[in-house]
Amino acid sequence: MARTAGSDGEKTEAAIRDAAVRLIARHGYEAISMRQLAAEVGVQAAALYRYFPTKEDLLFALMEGHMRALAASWNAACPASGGPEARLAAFVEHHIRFHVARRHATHVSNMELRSLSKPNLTAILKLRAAYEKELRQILREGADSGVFTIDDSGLTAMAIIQMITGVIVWFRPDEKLSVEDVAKTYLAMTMRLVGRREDAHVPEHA
Amino acid sequence: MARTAGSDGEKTEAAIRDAAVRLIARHGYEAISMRQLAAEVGVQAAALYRYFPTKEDLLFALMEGHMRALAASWNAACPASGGPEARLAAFVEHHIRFHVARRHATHVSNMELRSLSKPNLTAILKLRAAYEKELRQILREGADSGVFTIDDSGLTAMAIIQMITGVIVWFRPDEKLSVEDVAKTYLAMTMRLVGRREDAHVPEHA
DNA sequence: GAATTAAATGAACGTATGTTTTATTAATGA
DNA sequence: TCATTAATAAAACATACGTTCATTTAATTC
Repeated sequence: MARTAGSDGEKTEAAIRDAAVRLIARHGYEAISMRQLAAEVGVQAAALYRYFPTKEDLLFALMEGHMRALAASWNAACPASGGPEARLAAFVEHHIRFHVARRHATHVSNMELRSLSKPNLTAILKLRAAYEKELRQILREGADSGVFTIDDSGLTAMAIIQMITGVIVWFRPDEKLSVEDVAKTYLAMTMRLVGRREDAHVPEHA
Repeated sequence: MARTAGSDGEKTEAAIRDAAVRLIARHGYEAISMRQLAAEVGVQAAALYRYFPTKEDLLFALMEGHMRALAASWNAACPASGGPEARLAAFVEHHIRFHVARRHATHVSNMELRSLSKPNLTAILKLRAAYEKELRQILREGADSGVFTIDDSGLTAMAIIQMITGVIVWFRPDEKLSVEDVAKTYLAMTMRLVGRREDAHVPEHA
């Protein structure tokens, strides 16, 4: 046998990406084989190499796609106007919604960094740093205008990101607890964490 | 060749555990081979099987050791007297100090759970759950006595643990920032996060 | 100093891995 | 209808894997 009836390159590539994200999230990148992945897609292992030159290129493609989608999604959701408080709220809610909806891809992007070659790793870390910078700037603006009380904006940004990303470790949406519920609670915790003062509309210093 | 001069079972086992934690933390459990590990220890692969029946048994031994050490250490550090605020402070500071000091073992215990068989996984999760329960109880007591303002103690416990464990991802002690500095800052954030009120010495309800 | 036990070696086993090559079939456009 | 190209299968390659086995040497005991 060779080419199968109804086969389509675009669909096959999408199916490979889908299956890869699912399998890698569950078993880990090193633990899965190209044959396993191919079987999940319903194809022979050799067929994968028409779409991704190597196993690592596949992993990198998944991570890069995830990070770019995150940046684009936040770019679309980020409020054009509004103070640091509104922007922080938007950031937290968007982050949780986005990552809960894509927890498999998030797991892959967070846990499999060590399987990347140095140039690929650098590229992903650059995308990640750009995203984290968004939060850091929001925090700094809030601290400067006196709305937030923050010791160190870099350290606080890391703490918040760890906290809100951690949602995907334990949370599964059901009838009792929706993503919105969780996002609301985490937003409240975040606001307390940054010492938000509702009455501070005027900068205190300079 | 066979038994080497000066060889000692206890020392070899300790060396295996050490090297395994380091290698697995860096490259991942699935990524390292028994031959690689043996080479790091300075021994042949077959020698490892005198101490651990299988590769997975080795992983499990590392994780179990780490979790038991954590429980024992917290047990020793936990203040016998004092209110929820003092206990929460002790928990956060101990947690950060312990995990920063053992970040390799922590990485292994947090990232390689999926490589455990179901019974082994269950055992580790049980140990982990017991530890997390400690924090949950502190939070509940604080909420009941009105010292803390908390929506959901379970959810808040997860958020705090994710946040304070996340320290090991970015933090490396140096002259500019010590573990004590970081622990202090994270404690302040935690206290704000749980809405600690310094003036609440009397329960508000009941 | 002989017997025993503990610690490690070196070779081998069967299997699985990522990847390449070659051949074959389905869809596409003239 | 017929060439062309896209998509896949099938088999093979070299290597690496976890693990076992028989053996050998060092330390310990009597």
